[in-house]
Amino acid sequence: MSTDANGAQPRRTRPGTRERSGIADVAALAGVSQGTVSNVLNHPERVTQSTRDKVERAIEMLQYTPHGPARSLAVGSTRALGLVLTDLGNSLFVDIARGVEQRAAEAGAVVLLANTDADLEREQRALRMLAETRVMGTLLTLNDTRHYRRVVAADRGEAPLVLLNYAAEDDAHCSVHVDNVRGGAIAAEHLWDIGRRRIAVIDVPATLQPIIERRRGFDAVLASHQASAAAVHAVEGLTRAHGFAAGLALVPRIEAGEIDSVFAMADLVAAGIAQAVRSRTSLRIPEDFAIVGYDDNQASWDSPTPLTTVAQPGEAMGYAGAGLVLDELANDDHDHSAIDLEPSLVVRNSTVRP
Amino acid sequence: MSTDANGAQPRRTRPGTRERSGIADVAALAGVSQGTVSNVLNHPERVTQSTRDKVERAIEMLQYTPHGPARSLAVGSTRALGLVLTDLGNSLFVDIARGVEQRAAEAGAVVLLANTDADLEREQRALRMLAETRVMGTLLTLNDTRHYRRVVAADRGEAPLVLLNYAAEDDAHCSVHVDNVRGGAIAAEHLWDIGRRRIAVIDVPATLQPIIERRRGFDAVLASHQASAAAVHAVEGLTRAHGFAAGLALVPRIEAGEIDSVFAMADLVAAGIAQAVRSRTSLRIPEDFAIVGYDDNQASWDSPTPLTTVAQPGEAMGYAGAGLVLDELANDDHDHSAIDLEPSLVVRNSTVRP
DNA sequence: AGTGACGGTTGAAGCGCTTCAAAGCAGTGG
DNA sequence: CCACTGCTTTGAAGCGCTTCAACCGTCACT
Repeated sequence: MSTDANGAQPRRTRPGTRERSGIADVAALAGVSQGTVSNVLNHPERVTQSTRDKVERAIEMLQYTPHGPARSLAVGSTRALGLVLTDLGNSLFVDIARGVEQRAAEAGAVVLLANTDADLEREQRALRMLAETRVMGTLLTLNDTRHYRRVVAADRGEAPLVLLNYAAEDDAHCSVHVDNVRGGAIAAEHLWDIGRRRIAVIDVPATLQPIIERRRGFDAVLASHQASAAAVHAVEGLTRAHGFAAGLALVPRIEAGEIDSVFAMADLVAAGIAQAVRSRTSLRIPEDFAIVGYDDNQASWDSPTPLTTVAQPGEAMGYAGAGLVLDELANDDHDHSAIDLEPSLVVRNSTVRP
Repeated sequence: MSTDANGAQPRRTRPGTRERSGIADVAALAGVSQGTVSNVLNHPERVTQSTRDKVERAIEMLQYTPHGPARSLAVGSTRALGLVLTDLGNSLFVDIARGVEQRAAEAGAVVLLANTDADLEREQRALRMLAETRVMGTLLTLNDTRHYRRVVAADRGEAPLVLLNYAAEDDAHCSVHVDNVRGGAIAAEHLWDIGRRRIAVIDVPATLQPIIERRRGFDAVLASHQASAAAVHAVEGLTRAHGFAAGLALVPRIEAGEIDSVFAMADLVAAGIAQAVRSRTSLRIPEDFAIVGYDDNQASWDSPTPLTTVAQPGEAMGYAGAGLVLDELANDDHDHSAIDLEPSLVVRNSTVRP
């Protein structure tokens, strides 16, 4: 392999070729012991100013960069938080990542990120990888109750694990989640407030906790008005295609005047519905048919009619979650808590009075 | 705080309290030496099937999880790639992250992510952190030539560093970047093709490499038609607010018929301009005034008029970049290369024939 | 001058793993 | 029956750092 016949100027050594200097080199150059160098790095207050100066000068000269893994080995822990995300393509999770990253940075920790695309196997792989890395704690976004069971069952409790976007079903873990019941209620209230009375709702696999909760809040509000969903359409998943199919199914009922609006449970689905309605009918959105989505993600915008939607405070969720991990680490008397954040309505152009 | 008065069942041990089993425990239980356990983990082909079975059973029983940092120490390297991103809020960088993550996963590596919000100090801090972690290589997104100088000067070449979204100015590093000259040209061609002849362009700080290039491509196309920008408006930054101000400044010239379109250099700026025009005039977008953005990010959609924009293949960029790092690591005769990706035009509703 | 007390510094013992020379152990051919 | 060969397996030496008991000077006090 080695064809690069070490010519005149070896401008760039292969990794590892150039000897990096270690703490021993620094100690030698500064004329102190290894332990002292370690102290100026980790417990500067234990060291005299003059010694510290000497050592710092040596570090500077040698361009010494501490060896993280060795440090972790010696100390027995890392300064890293694990973050397992369901879908980096969904802006909610990006917001969460920002929040986690920020809180971690404040605590001098780094974030190890893994993306799973909602695949259980990838979730498990990511979790195993994080366990091997010996992260100080892990944040996991979840929405499927089946995944929850598996993942939580596999957790050996060796490091804090906090659930994001999911309300823990027992008190074995901390969790931060957005009040989906409230979110569903907000959507229903909005539709009701603008005078919609024949509201359809999209129903989805019963294993997605957030969806179940949204439905509950939605139904409750309608019930409080002595009403109920004018139609319930089930879909198999939450993609735009599923939404499009649902839209197609809804069209006849819209034309028949049976429904005048829909709560789509997710922006992608909402966008799909809008697309179907627009392409197959001459109905106007929002005048003839109002649509409310959920998540406030890109799909809310990428549409001829920007969607009214329920936004979730993703960044706050991530920030709070990371805080929970740190608290669990710092406090022996930590109690697992479930933080509940409030969703909010974002009114755009897909809803209006009939 | 401590209300959970350590009752009957201590359901959950503090991290570190429960003794994790190490490779020695596994060896003991399986009745082999430590070295053998290590071999079944890292070089299974060196071990007899029967021994392997024994060891695997022991691992299973003990729930043994290898200690990553110790492994890294012993081996002298990690299985992690560093990724330093300019702005997680910009979907381009999220796409990049997805690409990097995917390529890393294929190579069995993990990604260490840091977000800098274009802050030089945070960039440097992130890079130092990654160096300490001894990542196998680093991917860095960059757009400011000043940052480039600093960062590249500080690189000691101990691990591969590849630049993303930036064309390296010498051959000391690999880089992957999208052809911004072409992108600028695409935008200009589109406007010209739909019959716009009085095209304004937004100019920005001369330190942002991509912008400089876009401008060059844009100007070249106009020049090929014996034309040039009908107006050049300079802004200090690429935010929506800057765009709004620019829009305000442009309004009189639009009304005077001096310009009929603008190439905004960035979606946020484009959205700001659109907002200004819409709120201060009765001009119609796109009929009276056409706008082309750049990046195809969220701002392209979050607007009453979805923006026509130039999209960059972020995911491909990340994927290719990670591949470059891995290649540099694997091949002794690696030559630094600069990969050039093609941008593409996404026509939405902000451009139309006059 | 002698005695403590005390902050600063040292030196060596690990942290949990990989590696590699050496040893063990069949199986072969002479 | 012995010398060899080719696999497996062993055991111990690190990897670079932190920690901590022991040690060393100083200084304040008696």
